[in-house]
Amino acid sequence: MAKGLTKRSEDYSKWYNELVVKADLAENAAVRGCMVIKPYGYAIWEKMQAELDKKFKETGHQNAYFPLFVPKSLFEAEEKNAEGFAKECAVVTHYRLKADPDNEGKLIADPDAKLEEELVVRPTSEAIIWNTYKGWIQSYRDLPILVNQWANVVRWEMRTRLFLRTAEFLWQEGHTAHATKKEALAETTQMNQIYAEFVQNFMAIPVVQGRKTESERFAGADDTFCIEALMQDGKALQAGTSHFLGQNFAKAFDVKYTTKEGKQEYVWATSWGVSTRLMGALIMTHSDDQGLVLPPNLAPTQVVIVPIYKGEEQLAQISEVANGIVEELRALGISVKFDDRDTMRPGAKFAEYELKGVPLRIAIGPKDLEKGQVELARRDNLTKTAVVREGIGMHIKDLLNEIQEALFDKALTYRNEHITEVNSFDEFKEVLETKGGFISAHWDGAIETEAKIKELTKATIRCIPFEFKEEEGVCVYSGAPSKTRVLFAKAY
RNA sequence: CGGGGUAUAGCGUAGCCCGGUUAUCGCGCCUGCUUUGGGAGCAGGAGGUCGCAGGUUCGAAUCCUGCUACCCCGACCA
Repeated sequence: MAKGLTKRSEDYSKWYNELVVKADLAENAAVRGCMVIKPYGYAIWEKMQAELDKKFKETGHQNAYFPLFVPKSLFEAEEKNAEGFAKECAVVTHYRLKADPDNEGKLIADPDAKLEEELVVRPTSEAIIWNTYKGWIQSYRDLPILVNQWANVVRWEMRTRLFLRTAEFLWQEGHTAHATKKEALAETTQMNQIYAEFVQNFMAIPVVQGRKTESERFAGADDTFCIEALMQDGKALQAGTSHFLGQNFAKAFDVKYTTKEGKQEYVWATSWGVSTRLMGALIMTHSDDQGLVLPPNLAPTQVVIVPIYKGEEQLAQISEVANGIVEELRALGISVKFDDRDTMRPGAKFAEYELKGVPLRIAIGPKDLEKGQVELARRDNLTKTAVVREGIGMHIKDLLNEIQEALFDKALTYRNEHITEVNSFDEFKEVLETKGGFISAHWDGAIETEAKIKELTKATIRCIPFEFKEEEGVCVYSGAPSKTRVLFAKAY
Protein backbone atom coordinates (compact mmCIF):
# COMPACT_ATOMS: atom_id res chain seq x y z
CA MET A 1 0.00 0.00 0.00
CA ALA A 2 1.16 3.44 -0.75
CA LYS A 3 2.70 4.97 2.29
CA GLY A 4 1.03 8.08 3.43
CA LEU A 5 -1.89 7.80 1.10
CA THR A 6 -4.25 6.27 3.51
CA LYS A 7 -3.02 6.83 7.01
CA ARG A 8 -3.45 10.37 8.14
CA SER A 9 -4.48 13.45 6.29
CA GLU A 10 -1.19 15.03 7.30
CA ASP A 11 0.42 12.57 4.95
CA TYR A 12 -2.29 12.89 2.36
CA SER A 13 -1.64 16.53 1.83
CA LYS A 14 2.01 15.87 1.07
CA TRP A 15 0.99 13.53 -1.69
CA TYR A 16 -1.82 15.61 -2.98
CA ASN A 17 0.30 18.73 -3.02
CA GLU A 18 2.90 17.13 -5.17
CA LEU A 19 0.54 15.19 -7.29
CA VAL A 20 -2.47 17.10 -8.29
CA VAL A 21 -3.67 19.65 -5.87
CA LYS A 22 -2.58 22.15 -3.34
CA ALA A 23 -4.75 22.88 -0.38
CA ASP A 24 -3.92 26.54 -0.37
CA LEU A 25 -5.22 27.41 3.03
CA ALA A 26 -5.61 31.07 3.69
CA GLU A 27 -4.65 32.78 6.90
CA ASN A 28 -8.14 32.85 8.30
CA ALA A 29 -10.88 30.42 9.05
CA ALA A 30 -13.20 31.68 6.36
CA VAL A 31 -11.75 29.49 3.68
CA ARG A 32 -10.60 26.67 5.90
CA GLY A 33 -10.77 23.37 4.17
CA CYS A 34 -10.99 24.76 0.67
CA MET A 35 -8.80 23.44 -2.08
CA VAL A 36 -7.06 24.79 -5.10
CA ILE A 37 -7.20 22.38 -7.97
CA LYS A 38 -4.00 22.73 -9.94
CA PRO A 39 -4.03 22.55 -13.74
CA TYR A 40 -2.95 18.93 -13.85
CA GLY A 41 -5.62 17.92 -11.38
CA TYR A 42 -8.20 19.98 -13.18
CA ALA A 43 -7.35 18.27 -16.45
CA ILE A 44 -8.32 14.99 -14.80
CA TRP A 45 -11.56 16.50 -13.54
CA GLU A 46 -12.31 17.77 -17.05
CA LYS A 47 -11.91 14.30 -18.45
CA MET A 48 -14.30 12.98 -15.84
CA GLN A 49 -16.75 15.76 -16.62
CA ALA A 50 -16.61 15.09 -20.35
CA GLU A 51 -17.31 11.40 -19.96
CA LEU A 52 -20.13 11.86 -17.47
CA ASP A 53 -21.65 14.66 -19.50
CA LYS A 54 -21.70 12.39 -22.53
CA LYS A 55 -23.56 9.72 -20.57
CA PHE A 56 -26.04 12.27 -19.25
CA LYS A 57 -26.79 13.59 -22.72
CA GLU A 58 -27.13 10.07 -24.10
CA THR A 59 -29.86 9.46 -21.56
CA GLY A 60 -31.75 12.62 -22.47
CA HIS A 61 -30.48 15.05 -19.86
CA GLN A 62 -29.62 18.70 -20.41
CA ASN A 63 -27.39 21.05 -18.48
CA ALA A 64 -28.67 24.18 -16.75
CA TYR A 65 -27.48 26.49 -13.99
CA PHE A 66 -29.18 27.72 -10.83
CA PRO A 67 -28.15 30.35 -8.26
CA LEU A 68 -25.51 29.86 -5.61
CA PHE A 69 -27.67 31.68 -3.05
CA VAL A 70 -30.81 30.15 -1.63
CA PRO A 71 -33.14 32.46 0.33
CA LYS A 72 -33.59 30.97 3.76
CA SER A 73 -37.36 30.72 3.37
CA LEU A 74 -36.92 28.44 0.36
CA PHE A 75 -34.29 26.42 2.08
CA GLU A 76 -36.65 25.78 4.99
CA ALA A 77 -39.47 24.51 2.81
CA GLU A 78 -38.59 20.83 2.75
CA GLU A 79 -38.23 20.16 6.44
CA LYS A 80 -36.13 17.03 6.48
CA ASN A 81 -33.74 18.37 3.87
CA ALA A 82 -33.37 21.64 5.78
CA GLU A 83 -32.86 19.89 9.07
CA GLY A 84 -30.27 17.54 7.59
CA PHE A 85 -28.14 20.32 6.17
CA ALA A 86 -28.79 23.13 8.64
CA LYS A 87 -25.68 22.46 10.72
CA GLU A 88 -23.32 22.88 7.81
CA CYS A 89 -24.62 25.93 5.99
CA ALA A 90 -22.69 29.11 5.28
CA VAL A 91 -25.05 32.07 5.48
CA VAL A 92 -24.82 35.46 3.79
CA THR A 93 -26.10 38.21 6.04
CA HIS A 94 -24.78 41.45 4.52
CA TYR A 95 -24.31 42.87 1.07
CA ARG A 96 -21.77 45.60 1.71
CA LEU A 97 -18.56 46.35 3.57
CA LYS A 98 -17.37 49.66 4.90
CA ALA A 99 -14.29 51.08 6.57
CA ASP A 100 -14.00 50.11 10.20
CA PRO A 101 -14.20 53.35 12.21
CA ASP A 102 -12.26 51.76 15.08
CA ASN A 103 -9.57 50.09 13.02
CA GLU A 104 -7.79 51.96 10.26
CA GLY A 105 -7.36 50.08 7.01
CA LYS A 106 -9.80 47.38 8.02
CA LEU A 107 -13.27 46.64 6.78
CA ILE A 108 -16.43 45.55 8.53
CA ALA A 109 -19.80 44.35 7.32
CA ASP A 110 -21.88 47.50 7.05
CA PRO A 111 -24.58 47.23 9.72
CA ASP A 112 -26.82 49.36 7.48
CA ALA A 113 -26.50 46.75 4.76
CA LYS A 114 -28.00 43.81 6.57
CA LEU A 115 -30.07 41.56 4.32
CA GLU A 116 -33.74 41.40 5.18
CA GLU A 117 -33.69 37.73 4.40
CA GLU A 118 -30.51 35.76 4.87
CA LEU A 119 -29.14 33.79 1.95
CA VAL A 120 -27.95 30.25 2.37
CA VAL A 121 -24.98 29.25 0.24
CA ARG A 122 -26.24 26.06 -1.39
CA PRO A 123 -25.09 22.85 0.23
CA THR A 124 -27.21 21.18 -2.48
CA SER A 125 -29.75 22.70 -4.83
CA GLU A 126 -33.05 20.85 -4.40
CA ALA A 127 -34.73 23.80 -2.76
CA ILE A 128 -33.94 26.47 -5.31
CA ILE A 129 -34.44 24.12 -8.22
CA TRP A 130 -37.83 22.90 -7.07
CA ASN A 131 -38.89 26.44 -6.42
CA THR A 132 -38.00 27.08 -10.06
CA TYR A 133 -39.62 23.90 -11.37
CA LYS A 134 -42.88 25.07 -9.89
CA GLY A 135 -43.08 27.63 -12.66
CA TRP A 136 -42.08 25.17 -15.35
CA ILE A 137 -44.61 22.45 -14.68
CA GLN A 138 -48.35 22.66 -15.25
CA SER A 139 -49.23 19.70 -17.44
CA TYR A 140 -48.14 16.12 -17.93
CA ARG A 141 -46.86 17.45 -21.25
CA ASP A 142 -44.17 19.40 -19.35
CA LEU A 143 -42.76 16.18 -17.92
CA PRO A 144 -40.28 14.73 -17.52
CA ILE A 145 -37.74 17.44 -16.77
CA LEU A 146 -34.25 15.96 -16.96
CA VAL A 147 -31.74 18.57 -15.88
CA ASN A 148 -28.17 18.44 -14.63
CA GLN A 149 -26.05 21.23 -13.21
CA TRP A 150 -22.26 21.43 -12.91
CA ALA A 151 -21.60 23.58 -9.89
CA ASN A 152 -19.82 24.21 -6.66
CA VAL A 153 -21.46 23.70 -3.30
CA VAL A 154 -20.45 24.58 0.23
CA ARG A 155 -20.79 22.35 3.26
CA TRP A 156 -19.30 23.81 6.40
CA GLU A 157 -18.15 20.63 8.08
CA MET A 158 -16.45 21.01 11.43
CA ARG A 159 -13.62 18.94 10.16
CA THR A 160 -12.47 18.85 6.57
CA ARG A 161 -10.33 16.37 4.72
CA LEU A 162 -8.65 17.23 1.48
CA PHE A 163 -10.56 15.86 -1.53
CA LEU A 164 -12.86 13.72 0.56
CA ARG A 165 -14.59 16.45 2.49
CA THR A 166 -13.60 19.98 1.58
CA ALA A 167 -15.74 22.93 2.59
CA GLU A 168 -16.30 23.87 -1.03
CA PHE A 169 -16.32 21.25 -3.73
CA LEU A 170 -17.18 20.83 -7.38
CA TRP A 171 -19.81 18.38 -8.46
CA GLN A 172 -22.69 17.70 -10.76
CA GLU A 173 -26.20 17.41 -9.43
CA GLY A 174 -29.01 16.04 -11.53
CA HIS A 175 -32.56 17.06 -10.66
CA THR A 176 -35.39 15.37 -12.47
CA ALA A 177 -39.16 15.64 -12.31
CA HIS A 178 -41.50 12.87 -13.41
CA ALA A 179 -45.19 12.15 -13.76
CA THR A 180 -45.06 8.77 -12.12
CA LYS A 181 -43.36 7.06 -9.24
CA LYS A 182 -42.32 4.22 -11.50
CA GLU A 183 -40.57 6.56 -13.91
CA ALA A 184 -38.75 8.37 -11.10
CA LEU A 185 -37.61 5.09 -9.60
CA ALA A 186 -36.36 3.96 -12.99
CA GLU A 187 -34.40 7.21 -13.31
CA THR A 188 -32.87 6.74 -9.86
CA THR A 189 -31.74 3.25 -10.79
CA GLN A 190 -30.50 4.31 -14.20
CA MET A 191 -28.31 7.09 -12.86
CA ASN A 192 -26.82 4.90 -10.17
CA GLN A 193 -26.02 2.40 -12.91
CA ILE A 194 -24.39 5.13 -15.02
CA TYR A 195 -22.23 6.12 -12.06
CA ALA A 196 -21.22 2.52 -11.48
CA GLU A 197 -20.26 2.04 -15.12
CA PHE A 198 -18.33 5.29 -15.25
CA VAL A 199 -16.39 4.66 -12.07
CA GLN A 200 -15.59 1.07 -13.02
CA ASN A 201 -14.90 1.42 -16.73
CA PHE A 202 -13.36 4.84 -16.76
CA MET A 203 -11.73 5.22 -13.37
CA ALA A 204 -11.00 1.50 -12.96
CA ILE A 205 -12.47 1.53 -9.46
CA PRO A 206 -14.72 -1.39 -8.59
CA VAL A 207 -17.91 -0.49 -6.73
CA VAL A 208 -20.77 -2.18 -4.96
CA GLN A 209 -24.19 -0.88 -5.91
CA GLY A 210 -26.80 -0.83 -3.26
CA ARG A 211 -29.32 1.00 -1.16
CA LYS A 212 -28.67 3.09 1.94
CA THR A 213 -30.34 2.35 5.23
CA GLU A 214 -32.77 4.89 6.59
CA SER A 215 -30.20 6.49 8.85
CA GLU A 216 -27.65 6.95 6.06
CA ARG A 217 -30.21 8.20 3.57
CA PHE A 218 -30.13 11.66 1.97
CA ALA A 219 -32.10 14.21 3.96
CA GLY A 220 -35.38 14.58 2.14
CA ALA A 221 -35.18 11.34 0.14
CA ASP A 222 -37.45 8.31 0.34
CA ASP A 223 -34.67 6.08 -0.91
CA THR A 224 -30.97 6.53 -1.60
CA PHE A 225 -28.96 4.32 -3.94
CA CYS A 226 -25.20 4.49 -3.92
CA ILE A 227 -21.95 3.16 -5.25
CA GLU A 228 -19.45 2.20 -2.57
CA ALA A 229 -15.75 1.76 -3.22
CA LEU A 230 -13.00 0.33 -1.06
CA MET A 231 -9.74 2.18 -0.56
CA GLN A 232 -6.31 0.56 -0.19
CA ASP A 233 -6.36 0.99 3.58
CA GLY A 234 -9.56 -1.01 3.96
CA LYS A 235 -11.87 1.95 4.51
CA ALA A 236 -14.96 2.42 2.39
CA LEU A 237 -15.76 5.53 0.40
CA GLN A 238 -19.17 6.57 -0.84
CA ALA A 239 -18.40 7.44 -4.44
CA GLY A 240 -21.78 8.56 -5.70
CA THR A 241 -25.45 8.66 -4.78
CA SER A 242 -28.77 8.66 -6.58
CA HIS A 243 -31.88 9.62 -4.64
CA PHE A 244 -35.53 8.84 -5.10
CA LEU A 245 -37.14 11.91 -3.57
CA GLY A 246 -40.73 10.74 -3.82
CA GLN A 247 -43.14 13.69 -3.77
CA ASN A 248 -41.42 15.37 -0.84
CA PHE A 249 -40.12 18.38 -2.74
CA ALA A 250 -43.19 18.62 -4.95
CA LYS A 251 -45.30 18.90 -1.81
CA ALA A 252 -42.92 21.32 -0.12
CA PHE A 253 -42.91 23.62 -3.15
CA ASP A 254 -46.43 22.82 -4.31
CA VAL A 255 -45.44 21.47 -7.71
CA LYS A 256 -48.48 19.82 -9.29
CA TYR A 257 -49.33 18.87 -12.83
CA THR A 258 -52.59 18.15 -14.61
CA THR A 259 -52.92 14.57 -15.82
CA LYS A 260 -54.48 13.48 -19.11
CA GLU A 261 -57.64 12.91 -17.14
CA GLY A 262 -57.58 16.46 -15.85
CA LYS A 263 -56.61 15.56 -12.29
CA GLN A 264 -54.06 17.46 -10.19
CA GLU A 265 -51.10 15.31 -9.08
CA TYR A 266 -47.86 16.02 -7.29
CA VAL A 267 -44.69 15.50 -9.31
CA TRP A 268 -42.17 12.74 -8.52
CA ALA A 269 -38.51 13.65 -8.15
CA THR A 270 -34.96 12.33 -8.21
CA SER A 271 -31.57 13.86 -7.61
CA TRP A 272 -28.12 12.40 -8.08
CA GLY A 273 -24.53 13.56 -7.82
CA VAL A 274 -20.84 12.82 -7.90
CA SER A 275 -18.10 15.20 -6.88
CA THR A 276 -14.38 15.93 -6.85
CA ARG A 277 -14.34 13.36 -4.07
CA LEU A 278 -13.96 10.88 -6.92
CA MET A 279 -10.46 12.25 -7.43
CA GLY A 280 -9.69 11.26 -3.87
CA ALA A 281 -11.02 7.80 -4.64
CA LEU A 282 -8.80 7.65 -7.69
CA ILE A 283 -5.68 8.43 -5.71
CA MET A 284 -6.53 6.17 -2.82
CA THR A 285 -7.39 3.23 -5.05
CA HIS A 286 -4.49 3.15 -7.49
CA SER A 287 -1.54 5.14 -6.19
CA ASP A 288 1.66 3.55 -4.91
CA ASP A 289 4.89 4.67 -3.28
CA GLN A 290 6.12 6.17 -6.55
CA GLY A 291 3.11 8.47 -6.73
CA LEU A 292 -0.11 8.68 -8.66
CA VAL A 293 -1.21 5.90 -10.98
CA LEU A 294 -3.74 7.05 -13.55
CA PRO A 295 -5.92 4.77 -15.62
CA PRO A 296 -5.26 5.51 -19.33
CA ASN A 297 -8.86 6.61 -19.83
CA LEU A 298 -8.38 9.44 -17.35
CA ALA A 299 -4.76 10.42 -17.89
CA PRO A 300 -4.39 13.90 -19.39
CA THR A 301 -1.17 12.60 -20.94
CA GLN A 302 -1.31 8.91 -21.78
CA VAL A 303 2.18 8.52 -23.17
CA VAL A 304 5.35 10.50 -22.56
CA ILE A 305 8.50 10.24 -24.64
CA VAL A 306 11.82 10.91 -22.93
CA PRO A 307 14.95 11.28 -25.05
CA ILE A 308 18.32 10.16 -23.75
CA TYR A 309 21.11 11.90 -25.57
CA LYS A 310 24.53 13.48 -25.61
CA GLY A 311 24.80 16.57 -27.71
CA GLU A 312 22.55 18.29 -30.18
CA GLU A 313 23.20 15.92 -33.01
CA GLN A 314 21.96 12.93 -31.09
CA LEU A 315 18.94 14.84 -29.89
CA ALA A 316 18.10 15.71 -33.49
CA GLN A 317 18.22 12.06 -34.48
CA ILE A 318 16.08 11.01 -31.53
CA SER A 319 13.65 13.84 -32.10
CA GLU A 320 13.03 12.64 -35.61
CA VAL A 321 12.02 9.20 -34.35
CA ALA A 322 10.07 10.67 -31.42
CA ASN A 323 8.12 13.08 -33.59
CA GLY A 324 7.22 10.22 -35.90
CA ILE A 325 5.83 8.30 -32.94
CA VAL A 326 3.97 11.38 -31.70
CA GLU A 327 2.27 11.73 -35.08
CA GLU A 328 1.41 8.06 -35.21
CA LEU A 329 -0.09 8.05 -31.73
CA ARG A 330 -2.06 11.25 -32.22
CA ALA A 331 -3.60 9.77 -35.34
CA LEU A 332 -4.83 6.95 -33.12
CA GLY A 333 -6.34 9.39 -30.64
CA ILE A 334 -3.68 8.87 -28.00
CA SER A 335 -2.47 11.89 -26.06
CA VAL A 336 1.29 12.03 -26.07
CA LYS A 337 3.99 14.43 -24.97
CA PHE A 338 7.58 14.53 -26.20
CA ASP A 339 9.60 15.95 -23.34
CA ASP A 340 12.79 17.30 -24.90
CA ARG A 341 13.54 19.80 -22.17
CA ASP A 342 17.28 20.04 -21.71
CA THR A 343 16.92 21.42 -18.22
CA MET A 344 16.27 18.04 -16.65
CA ARG A 345 18.11 14.77 -16.85
CA PRO A 346 16.30 11.62 -17.94
CA GLY A 347 16.21 10.11 -14.46
CA ALA A 348 14.52 13.19 -13.06
CA LYS A 349 11.95 13.06 -15.85
CA PHE A 350 11.27 9.40 -15.20
CA ALA A 351 10.58 10.16 -11.57
CA GLU A 352 8.40 13.14 -12.40
CA TYR A 353 6.13 11.26 -14.77
CA GLU A 354 5.84 8.39 -12.34
CA LEU A 355 4.77 10.87 -9.70
CA LYS A 356 2.17 12.22 -12.10
CA GLY A 357 0.95 8.78 -13.01
CA VAL A 358 1.47 8.87 -16.78
CA PRO A 359 0.48 5.32 -17.84
CA LEU A 360 3.21 4.70 -20.42
CA ARG A 361 6.71 6.06 -20.88
CA ILE A 362 8.83 5.68 -23.97
CA ALA A 363 12.58 6.19 -23.64
CA ILE A 364 14.70 6.60 -26.74
CA GLY A 365 18.49 6.71 -26.66
CA PRO A 366 21.40 5.98 -28.99
CA LYS A 367 21.26 2.25 -28.26
CA ASP A 368 17.65 2.16 -29.31
CA LEU A 369 18.35 4.06 -32.51
CA GLU A 370 20.95 1.46 -33.47
CA LYS A 371 18.53 -1.41 -32.96
CA GLY A 372 15.46 0.32 -34.36
CA GLN A 373 13.62 -0.07 -31.11
CA VAL A 374 12.40 1.95 -28.11
CA GLU A 375 11.99 1.22 -24.42
CA LEU A 376 8.45 1.04 -23.06
CA ALA A 377 7.82 1.39 -19.34
CA ARG A 378 4.43 0.71 -17.76
CA ARG A 379 3.42 2.87 -14.80
CA ASP A 380 1.02 0.34 -13.33
CA ASN A 381 3.50 -2.49 -12.77
CA LEU A 382 6.76 -0.59 -13.39
CA THR A 383 7.99 -3.11 -15.97
CA LYS A 384 10.19 -2.14 -18.91
CA THR A 385 10.39 -3.82 -22.30
CA ALA A 386 12.15 -3.12 -25.57
CA VAL A 387 9.84 -3.01 -28.59
CA VAL A 388 10.53 -2.45 -32.28
CA ARG A 389 9.71 0.99 -33.63
CA GLU A 390 7.75 -0.41 -36.54
CA GLY A 391 4.02 -0.61 -35.83
CA ILE A 392 4.37 0.79 -32.35
CA GLY A 393 1.14 2.78 -32.56
CA MET A 394 -1.19 -0.19 -32.48
CA HIS A 395 0.99 -1.89 -29.91
CA ILE A 396 0.64 1.07 -27.58
CA LYS A 397 -3.07 1.37 -28.19
CA ASP A 398 -3.49 -2.25 -27.12
CA LEU A 399 -1.15 -1.79 -24.20
CA LEU A 400 -3.13 1.17 -22.88
CA ASN A 401 -6.27 -0.94 -22.94
CA GLU A 402 -4.40 -3.68 -21.16
CA ILE A 403 -3.25 -1.27 -18.45
CA GLN A 404 -6.78 0.03 -18.00
CA GLU A 405 -8.02 -3.51 -17.46
CA ALA A 406 -5.09 -4.51 -15.29
CA LEU A 407 -5.74 -1.61 -12.93
CA PHE A 408 -9.37 -2.52 -12.57
CA ASP A 409 -8.59 -6.22 -12.10
CA LYS A 410 -6.01 -5.46 -9.44
CA ALA A 411 -8.41 -3.22 -7.54
CA LEU A 412 -11.22 -5.74 -7.97
CA THR A 413 -9.11 -8.58 -6.61
CA TYR A 414 -8.17 -6.48 -3.62
CA ARG A 415 -11.78 -5.45 -3.06
CA ASN A 416 -13.10 -9.01 -3.33
CA GLU A 417 -10.46 -10.26 -0.96
CA HIS A 418 -11.69 -7.67 1.49
CA ILE A 419 -15.34 -8.63 1.62
CA THR A 420 -15.54 -10.93 4.59
CA GLU A 421 -18.61 -12.85 5.68
CA VAL A 422 -18.95 -13.02 9.45
CA ASN A 423 -21.54 -14.73 11.61
CA SER A 424 -20.85 -13.47 15.12
CA PHE A 425 -20.21 -10.10 16.66
CA ASP A 426 -16.83 -11.23 17.99
CA GLU A 427 -15.83 -12.22 14.51
CA PHE A 428 -17.20 -8.90 13.26
CA LYS A 429 -14.97 -6.91 15.58
CA GLU A 430 -11.99 -9.15 14.94
CA VAL A 431 -12.18 -8.76 11.16
CA LEU A 432 -12.81 -5.04 11.43
CA GLU A 433 -9.73 -4.57 13.60
CA THR A 434 -7.26 -6.85 11.87
CA LYS A 435 -8.30 -6.92 8.23
CA GLY A 436 -10.67 -4.05 7.55
CA GLY A 437 -12.63 -3.83 4.34
CA PHE A 438 -16.27 -4.68 3.87
CA ILE A 439 -17.90 -7.01 6.31
CA SER A 440 -20.88 -8.93 5.02
CA ALA A 441 -23.16 -9.70 7.94
CA HIS A 442 -26.77 -10.29 8.81
CA TRP A 443 -28.65 -7.33 10.22
CA ASP A 444 -32.11 -7.27 11.76
CA GLY A 445 -33.13 -4.09 9.96
CA ALA A 446 -33.45 -1.99 13.12
CA ILE A 447 -32.05 1.51 13.26
CA GLU A 448 -31.17 0.96 16.91
CA THR A 449 -29.02 -2.06 16.09
CA GLU A 450 -27.21 -0.13 13.37
CA ALA A 451 -26.56 2.75 15.77
CA LYS A 452 -25.31 0.43 18.49
CA ILE A 453 -22.90 -1.30 16.14
CA LYS A 454 -21.63 2.08 14.99
CA GLU A 455 -21.14 3.17 18.57
CA LEU A 456 -19.25 0.01 19.48
CA THR A 457 -17.12 -0.41 16.36
CA LYS A 458 -17.30 2.82 14.30
CA ALA A 459 -18.47 0.68 11.40
CA THR A 460 -21.57 1.76 9.50
CA ILE A 461 -23.77 0.01 7.01
CA ARG A 462 -22.38 1.15 3.70
CA CYS A 463 -25.23 -0.33 1.73
CA ILE A 464 -27.69 -3.11 1.27
CA PRO A 465 -26.32 -4.53 -1.98
CA PHE A 466 -28.66 -4.86 -4.95
CA GLU A 467 -27.16 -8.23 -5.67
CA PHE A 468 -27.60 -10.59 -2.79
CA LYS A 469 -28.49 -14.15 -2.24
CA GLU A 470 -31.57 -15.04 -0.21
CA GLU A 471 -30.24 -16.49 2.96
CA GLU A 472 -31.89 -17.10 6.31
CA GLY A 473 -29.76 -15.92 9.19
CA VAL A 474 -29.67 -14.07 12.45
CA CYS A 475 -28.51 -10.52 13.09
CA VAL A 476 -24.85 -10.45 14.00
CA TYR A 477 -25.58 -8.14 16.94
CA SER A 478 -29.12 -8.76 18.18
CA GLY A 479 -29.65 -12.36 17.12
CA ALA A 480 -33.00 -11.45 15.58
CA PRO A 481 -33.94 -13.16 12.30
CA SER A 482 -32.60 -11.67 9.03
CA LYS A 483 -33.15 -12.48 5.39
CA THR A 484 -30.09 -10.90 3.86
CA ARG A 485 -26.59 -9.76 4.54
CA VAL A 486 -25.59 -6.10 4.36
CA LEU A 487 -22.15 -4.52 3.95
CA PHE A 488 -20.55 -2.87 6.95
CA ALA A 489 -17.28 -0.93 6.93
CA LYS A 490 -15.43 1.91 8.48
CA ALA A 491 -15.88 4.76 6.07
CA TYR A 492 -14.37 8.08 5.12
C1' C B 1 -16.89 22.90 20.86
C1' G B 2 -13.53 19.34 24.24
C1' G B 3 -8.35 16.93 24.55
C1' G B 4 -3.31 17.14 22.61
C1' G B 5 0.35 19.52 19.57
C1' U B 6 2.72 23.03 16.28
C1' A B 7 4.19 28.03 14.26
C1' U B 8 11.98 29.68 12.30
C1' A B 9 13.51 31.25 3.90
C1' G B 10 9.18 28.47 -1.39
C1' C B 11 9.19 23.33 1.32
C1' G B 12 11.13 20.34 5.37
C1' U B 13 13.90 21.48 9.76
C1' A B 14 18.12 22.45 14.08
C1' G B 15 18.49 25.82 17.94
C1' C B 16 14.26 26.82 22.86
C1' C B 17 14.79 23.01 28.52
C1' C B 18 19.74 26.12 30.68
C1' G B 19 18.80 33.97 27.13
C1' G B 20 24.73 36.07 24.81
C1' U B 21 29.13 36.62 17.92
C1' U B 22 26.67 37.22 11.57
C1' A B 23 19.96 31.96 13.39
C1' U B 24 21.54 25.62 11.63
C1' C B 25 21.15 22.00 7.98
C1' G B 26 18.78 19.59 3.69
C1' C B 27 15.65 20.17 -0.65
C1' G B 28 14.34 23.84 -4.02
C1' C B 29 15.90 28.58 -6.58
C1' C B 30 19.85 31.76 -9.51
C1' U B 31 24.97 31.91 -12.25
C1' G B 32 29.06 29.20 -14.53
C1' C B 33 31.52 24.83 -16.17
C1' U B 34 31.31 19.63 -16.72
C1' U B 35 27.34 16.12 -17.40
C1' U B 36 22.80 13.16 -19.52
C1' G B 37 20.33 4.70 -20.20
C1' G B 38 16.83 6.01 -13.02
C1' G B 39 15.89 11.87 -9.07
C1' A B 40 23.85 14.84 -11.69
C1' G B 41 28.83 16.85 -9.77
C1' C B 42 31.81 20.94 -8.49
C1' A B 43 32.26 26.18 -7.55
C1' G B 44 29.86 30.63 -6.47
C1' G B 45 25.22 33.26 -5.10
C1' A B 46 20.27 35.06 -3.62
C1' G B 47 16.54 34.38 -0.14
C1' G B 48 14.57 35.50 7.16
C1' U B 49 9.06 40.85 10.31
C1' C B 50 12.11 33.40 14.09
C1' G B 51 3.11 33.54 13.68
C1' C B 52 1.20 38.52 16.00
C1' A B 53 1.12 41.97 20.28
C1' G B 54 2.88 43.11 24.88
C1' G B 55 6.19 42.13 29.15
C1' U B 56 10.93 40.68 31.87
C1' U B 57 16.22 41.76 30.75
C1' C B 58 22.13 45.31 29.39
C1' G B 59 20.56 41.62 25.72
C1' A B 60 14.83 37.38 23.64
C1' A B 61 13.89 32.60 18.25
C1' U B 62 14.92 31.07 23.48
C1' C B 63 11.67 33.14 29.63
C1' C B 64 6.41 35.20 30.94
C1' U B 65 1.28 36.92 29.42
C1' G B 66 -2.37 37.52 25.81
C1' C B 67 -3.97 36.76 20.86
C1' U B 68 -4.20 34.37 16.01
C1' A B 69 -3.70 30.43 12.69
C1' C B 70 -2.90 25.53 11.49
C1' C B 71 -2.45 20.09 12.45
C1' C B 72 -3.95 15.49 15.03
C1' C B 73 -7.75 12.82 18.07
C1' G B 74 -12.90 13.23 19.35
C1' A B 75 -17.80 15.23 18.65
C1' C B 76 -20.00 16.37 13.66
C1' C B 77 -20.47 14.63 8.52
C1' A B 78 -26.31 12.05 2.16
